[in-house]
Amino acid sequence: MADKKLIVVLGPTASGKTALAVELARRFGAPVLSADSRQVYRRMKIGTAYPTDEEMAAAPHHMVGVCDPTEEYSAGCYRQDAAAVLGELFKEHDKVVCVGGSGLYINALCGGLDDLPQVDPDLRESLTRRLESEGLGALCADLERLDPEFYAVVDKSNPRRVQRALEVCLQTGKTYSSLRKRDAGADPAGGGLFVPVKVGIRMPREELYARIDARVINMMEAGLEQEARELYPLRDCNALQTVGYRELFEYFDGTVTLRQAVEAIQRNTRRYAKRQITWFLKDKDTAWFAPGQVDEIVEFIESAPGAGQAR
RNA sequence: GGGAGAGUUCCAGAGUGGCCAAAUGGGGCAGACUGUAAAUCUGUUAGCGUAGCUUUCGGUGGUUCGAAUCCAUCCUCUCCCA
Repeated sequence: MADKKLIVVLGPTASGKTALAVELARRFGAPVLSADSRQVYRRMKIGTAYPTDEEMAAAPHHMVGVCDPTEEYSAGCYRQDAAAVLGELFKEHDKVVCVGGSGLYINALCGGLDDLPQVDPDLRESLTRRLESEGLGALCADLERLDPEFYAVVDKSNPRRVQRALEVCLQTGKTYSSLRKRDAGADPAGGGLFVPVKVGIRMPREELYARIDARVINMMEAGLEQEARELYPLRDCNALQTVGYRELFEYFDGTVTLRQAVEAIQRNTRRYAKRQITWFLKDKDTAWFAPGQVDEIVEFIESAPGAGQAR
C-alpha cells in the first residue's frame, strides 16, 4: 500500500524550502505540490516568493497561483484541492514533493481535518459586524450558551477562535465541540494513499534572520512595490492580509515612509518565521537537516519506511 | 558669556516622598492555534531557583523612618539671548 511517499519539505520562510524541494524533485523525478496559504493566489508572485520560472520549469508545481486574490480560500479548500491533485499525481509517481510554510495546510493534508463546514460568507460577515459593534464579549456570551463545552476551552481573547466556533454552531445547529471530536491526524487526505515523510530545514536563528532581511531587499528590487500597488484596491481581501503587502499599503496611505515599510516587512517576516518554527517544532515526526545536506536528506527519504520514525 | 530646560529600566516615554523593579507603547524572547493561519491570540522582558532578598531611575554627597521623586554640587545634552 504505502510505497507512495509524500516528501514534505517544511521550515520557516526564507530557509530555502523551494530550492530544496526542486532539487529533491529533480533527483526523484517527482512533481511538486505547494502547501502555502499565500502562494495559492495569483498576482502575488514577488511578495509570496513564488518559485522562479526556472524552478517551475525544472519541476512542475501544483497549487501555486490557483485562485484569485478576491476569493476566499481556506485550509479546508486546500485539503480538498490538494487531495485531488495528489490522487492524480500518485497515479504516475511514487513520490511527490510537498513544500510549504503553512503548518495548518500541511496538517490538513497529512493529518486530516474534521468534517466541518465551510462558513457561509454572509454569516461570517454578520458576525464580524457584531464583533465590531458589540465586542468580543457578546460573541463569547453566545458561544457560552450554544456550546458550553467548547467555551470552556477556547481562547476567549482570540476573536478568530470564538467567531469560528460560533459560525459553525449557528450554521450547523450542532455544537462545534461535537463536530470536532476526531483526533487530528487520524484522517490524512487521500485516505492512506501515501505516507508522509517530513523533512525540516533548520539553521541558526541569526542566519535565518539575515536571509530574511536580504530576501526582503531582493523582493523590493524585483518590483514588490509595483506588485503591491496593483493589488492595493484589493487590500481588504483576505489574500492581502499578508506580510509584504500590508506594510506597503500603509506606505501608499502615507502613514509611513518607504523605508519604514520595508523595515516593517523584515520585522514581520522574522516574526512569522518564529511562529512557523514554534508550530513545526511541535511535530515530532519531522527530521531536521541543515540546508546543504541534500545527500543526507535523499538518503533519509529513501530509507524511511514510513511516517513517525525520525525526529 | 548670560538665561531656560532635560538626563528613568533594550528604545521611546510616564512617574514628582512610601501603594515603584517603576504606567504605557515599541522592540526582543517564549508560547497557543482543526477551514481568515504570511491570519489571530497569549505570556514574559534588572539579578538570584519562586516566597523573599539583592542591585537600578546621569555622578557624588546630603535631608528623611523612607527618595526615581526634596537639597547641594559635578558631568552631559537641548533650546534661547549674546
